[in-house]
Amino acid sequence: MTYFPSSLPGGECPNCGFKAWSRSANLASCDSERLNDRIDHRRLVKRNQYLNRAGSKLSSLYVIYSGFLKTSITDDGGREQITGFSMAGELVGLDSIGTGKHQCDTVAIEDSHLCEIAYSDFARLSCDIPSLQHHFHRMMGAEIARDHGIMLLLGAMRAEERIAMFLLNLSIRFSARGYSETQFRLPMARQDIGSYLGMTVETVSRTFSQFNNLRLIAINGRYIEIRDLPQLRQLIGDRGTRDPLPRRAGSGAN
Amino acid sequence: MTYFPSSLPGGECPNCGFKAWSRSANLASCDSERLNDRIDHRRLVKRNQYLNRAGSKLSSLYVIYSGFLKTSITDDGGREQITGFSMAGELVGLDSIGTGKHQCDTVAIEDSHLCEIAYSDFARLSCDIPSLQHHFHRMMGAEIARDHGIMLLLGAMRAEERIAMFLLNLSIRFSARGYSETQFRLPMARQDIGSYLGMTVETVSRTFSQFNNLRLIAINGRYIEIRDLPQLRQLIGDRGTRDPLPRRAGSGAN
DNA sequence: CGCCCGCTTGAGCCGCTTCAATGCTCGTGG
DNA sequence: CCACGAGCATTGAAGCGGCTCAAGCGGGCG
Repeated sequence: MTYFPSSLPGGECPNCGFKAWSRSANLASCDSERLNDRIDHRRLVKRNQYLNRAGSKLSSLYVIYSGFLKTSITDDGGREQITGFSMAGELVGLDSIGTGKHQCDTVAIEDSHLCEIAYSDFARLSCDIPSLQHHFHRMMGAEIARDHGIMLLLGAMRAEERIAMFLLNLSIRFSARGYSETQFRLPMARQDIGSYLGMTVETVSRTFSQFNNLRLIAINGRYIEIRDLPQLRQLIGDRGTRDPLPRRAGSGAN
Repeated sequence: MTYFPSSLPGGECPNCGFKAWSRSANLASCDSERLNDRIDHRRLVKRNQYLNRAGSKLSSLYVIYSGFLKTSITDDGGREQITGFSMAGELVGLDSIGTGKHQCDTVAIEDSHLCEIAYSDFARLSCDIPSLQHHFHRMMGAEIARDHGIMLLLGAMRAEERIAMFLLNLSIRFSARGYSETQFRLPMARQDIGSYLGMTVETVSRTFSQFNNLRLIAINGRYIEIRDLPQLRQLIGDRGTRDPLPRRAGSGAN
């Protein structure tokens, strides 16, 4: 598979994140230019570096040009829950719109290039440009819908189903970006996958091994090949064959 | 405790949901009037009646004037996850903004009065009235932040902590509406609580009983009194006393 | 009044966590 | 160039928390 270029050219990126993003918003070209003028195309975040910290003030929105980020919340007791992984083309920072303060930590899990726009500029523009505003609403709505899906996963699925969903979700997103839908690299640590899916590292690892033995996948460290996409899909919600009752809730010990 | 009036007066509600809602948006009174003109103040939904069905087209947004609703998603396999309970003053229908189609079923768990505004009207108005738009964004952002909190609950908390969070959350919301923060009625079935919190009815019931025996609460059917608010708060994230390690992930069997 | 449904409680089991040990990869320095 | 250590991943063994199955109870509604 191919990778994004590791560095950006001088003044402007050839395929700026916001540009691509605003293409899908169907902006008129003059509006697209106005948006483009306000964007800083060169923000670089290195691996393990924080983009946003929980509690800090919302200042900018970002579209990822290349790389991978994780977003997490931590409660008073120190428990961490990863709420999502973001990849190229995706918008980061929406959780802070409500309060004006970031609710989440956002950290790069690989060196990442971002396109940045000041939230104040964005808000002003979106007042002027209805289709931009509409697209923005779509993004917010999509985030809500996505979160609901994860709530279903966390509240009602067993370990194998969670892993299957996780892999299929990545497959779809890679595929949508022109990469292979069956072979890719998992950029995040097992620990992070576990936090995201509400299970321990060990269970993540064991489930991967199990899928590997069943020839559903071939996994080698962070490189993975999905060998039986249909079966993997069937595994979700296919609780009829192995278990006649719809499953609910948690899991084993805690 | 007091209850909302069970019927609405003729043409307009004295304390319309949207009116209260727009008050917190700091609208100019003329703008508030423009909003008010577009609102149907008389929508009634009876217990167990659907307000929205997953897959149906988004047509209106609602602010609850009185009553209680639940919102849930169901996957292909028939698994249901309740994603939230909504009470007076809260906005319903945000999950559909992204796609224009409802992702969730919304059902009244008691007879409820709603104030309705056509989404198209709302969208038009919010273009004209920046503070309305801003408030709308705040609501969307708040929903995202709320969902992240539930993801933390579902992904990283044990049964007792989930129940404690659930009760404290209700306590805060009732309190914010002028009701007692320690005595209230749970309008939803145990089953629904279980679905929302990612656990079975039995575990919900057992945890209530356990809290009851510990004198943390006094529970009788759907009537509950919180007898030790501070202790209940401590129970969350106070995993240091009884368990030296930060807990992660699922739970018992599945 | 009687039925149905929602809630509670008990007993046993299972899946996931916990604890522990080993292997692997990569970056660092001798 | 290789030795070494740190962090990540895998695997095994044992325990426990919440699920499953089952039975009993109470209250609301027809």
